[in-house]
Amino acid sequence: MSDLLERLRGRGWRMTSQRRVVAEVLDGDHVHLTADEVHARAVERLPEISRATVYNALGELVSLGEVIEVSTDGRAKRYDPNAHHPHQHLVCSSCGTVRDVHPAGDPLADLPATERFGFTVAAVEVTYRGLCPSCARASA
Amino acid sequence: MSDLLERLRGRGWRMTSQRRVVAEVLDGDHVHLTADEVHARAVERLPEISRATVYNALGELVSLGEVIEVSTDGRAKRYDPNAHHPHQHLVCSSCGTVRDVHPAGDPLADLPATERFGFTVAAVEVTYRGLCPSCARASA
DNA sequence: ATCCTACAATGGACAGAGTCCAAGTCAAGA
DNA sequence: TCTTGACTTGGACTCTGTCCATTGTAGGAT
Repeated sequence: MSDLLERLRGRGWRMTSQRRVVAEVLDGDHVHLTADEVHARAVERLPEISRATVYNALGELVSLGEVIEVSTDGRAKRYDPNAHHPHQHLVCSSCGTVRDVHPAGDPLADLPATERFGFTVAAVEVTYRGLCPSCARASA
Repeated sequence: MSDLLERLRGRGWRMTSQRRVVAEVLDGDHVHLTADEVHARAVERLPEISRATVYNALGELVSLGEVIEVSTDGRAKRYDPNAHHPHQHLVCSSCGTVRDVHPAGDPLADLPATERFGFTVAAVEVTYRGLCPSCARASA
């Protein structure tokens, strides 16, 4: 799915070596990295890339709708490159691993107008929490 | 609903003036305060209470299951004293206000076993996002 | 191919939220 | 009242993330 770079360029995103590396890191293993993890992987390819640049690039990708920001806990935000396929998240309460999941049903439809208090409801996020297999084994 | 203090004492929670004040702040207006907001209100009643003590007390109340920790965004966690009535949250994307809501349906049941990847799923959080009436008016 | 310039990268200082710890204080049982 | 283990304090520290002045460069214009 490496037309990400094409899409970005087509949208007038000025392509620099730093931005390319950040986009490639996200486009790689389909995991949910924190900003510092993205930075660490970017540094492997472009040793002098700065933290600020990674934060900037991530913020832009989020604004462009190419990446979703996920705050699963009070700790670091994670970046989910799977923005074009609606999905929810399953988070390990112990190690913080995140997996994409596809529940049945439409939670938006489950919120009746009487429970909306005049809000303009735009989106819904569902986060399932539990223990991943390896943490469950470790705590047994 | 001020049997909160009774419940805590009955569970062997050593009652100090600081803990009492924190519990009373949460037991007051039924809003979703950040730790620093709790601290600010606690200081009004007990001027020398420290931030660390408020954090400790909040953490203990969460462990005891009396209060729920809500991380709605990457900012400060909020503390929800309505732990004994299952509910979900409706968050204003602009000002961060949180309201409790009660959607129909059971999202836990919507996650088929094939989408659980061996996790022991224990809980589900649903966060509706949108604009509250006053922010919607301001941005119009 | 070279020049220009607006946009991007840098890195260090700064800020917000939260944790840690050694020393002092106190609730509550004996 | 005494004792003691649990609690509180406040300041230093960590972790995430943001800001900004300076330096560098992508990519259109010539």
